[in-house]
Amino acid sequence: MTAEVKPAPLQLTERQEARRRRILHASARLASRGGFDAVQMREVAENSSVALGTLYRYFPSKVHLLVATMQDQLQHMHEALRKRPPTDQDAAARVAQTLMRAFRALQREPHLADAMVRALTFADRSVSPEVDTVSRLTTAIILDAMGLEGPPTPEQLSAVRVIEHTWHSALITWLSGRASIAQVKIDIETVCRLIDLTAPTPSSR
Amino acid sequence: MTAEVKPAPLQLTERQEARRRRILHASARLASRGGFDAVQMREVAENSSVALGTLYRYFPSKVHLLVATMQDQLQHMHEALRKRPPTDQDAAARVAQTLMRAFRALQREPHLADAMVRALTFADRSVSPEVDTVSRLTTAIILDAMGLEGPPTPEQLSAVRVIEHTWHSALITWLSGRASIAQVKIDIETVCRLIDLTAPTPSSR
DNA sequence: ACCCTCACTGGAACTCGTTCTAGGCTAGCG
DNA sequence: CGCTAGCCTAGAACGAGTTCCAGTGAGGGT
Repeated sequence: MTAEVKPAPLQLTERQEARRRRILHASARLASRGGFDAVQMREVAENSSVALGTLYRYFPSKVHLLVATMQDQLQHMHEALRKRPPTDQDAAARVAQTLMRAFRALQREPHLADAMVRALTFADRSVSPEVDTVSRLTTAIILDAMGLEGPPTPEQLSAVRVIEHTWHSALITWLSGRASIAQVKIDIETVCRLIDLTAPTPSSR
Repeated sequence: MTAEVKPAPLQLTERQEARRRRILHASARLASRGGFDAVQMREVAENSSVALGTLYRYFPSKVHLLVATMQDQLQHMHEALRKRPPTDQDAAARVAQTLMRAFRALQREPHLADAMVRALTFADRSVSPEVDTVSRLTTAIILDAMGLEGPPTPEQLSAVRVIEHTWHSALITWLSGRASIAQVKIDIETVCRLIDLTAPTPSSR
């Protein structure tokens, strides 16, 4: 009945690591073409030279696969952003700048963005751990941009969560054509004001 | 000509209106039981004594159906909220209070909430008009809670959008078990500070 | 060398959203 | 009345995600 799903080998062999990469690559490529719908499990399997069953051993569902794809992409983005950190004086401005930069990166592959974000918000409890990882990555990016010295206060963490919420949701409204880029920009800037509000760093502590 | 999709009869007969109600009712009932997955089109059709094809004539997809269900529920909630408007002195607090009240209402039927919200964020362009309606309803609720006198400024509208983003996204994280209610409350309260921040009201600042 | 385990393969099978078809019913109109 | 348009019904059919199964092969332990 309740099949005890293998907890996925913690240590992958080289061949397995290669398979995993091929799968993620195929997933991203298909997603770039036609978004969520274009990522068809059979096709991902074929394109990565892996049997369908194997694909499901690596990623137990399409949503898992796409969320993992997002993790992958976020890693890259995080590194790219690290290399050219925002320069603005103001923390809020730095965060807004960073997010808009990320936004423009996603704009270049709107279908891929669509697939990943849709998967992310469609994910149910069974994907929580993976979604959480994505969330932590996003948090890390924002905290980096804030460039604060000490550890963030609970207040700041809440502000960061709100910014993340806004970021995801704004992305969705843009992807589904219900908001313009200008509007997204304004909303991002609006929400980033919370940073100044929760951290007038210069004197306290 | 191009795709000849019936634009849905603008004026429904009484029997048709009754059918529509039955469908929405069945949809909500099934959703309350088991969330998104439990809303199966065949079953909705059976439970509302309507042929599958007819169901699809009324709601062209499962997502359309669930978004319409959400419209319906939001209407009710809006009315309920109107009857007992929040009392707090502070606009931000009133909005936070209202949203938490709505939140607790959704808590009572977490599966239903899950189904509706998942549908909402999963919706693609073809559902934009309906999603937009839901968005407008939510906006109306928030603006009501703000209780402002004149028309809202663009700044305020942006703040309201951000609050909506946060609301949806926080709801999702709670539904997928990645955030506690306490956390949602904090985040809602955090984002509501934007209201005071953008308000041209004759108070401080 | 031999065997055993276990991941991988190819493909069938099942579910559920969605579409399509053929026929029946109703309402309005001559 | 009888006719014509639509709307509705029952049910088959199709597509994509997911599961299952029998067989194969390669690495590790003996």
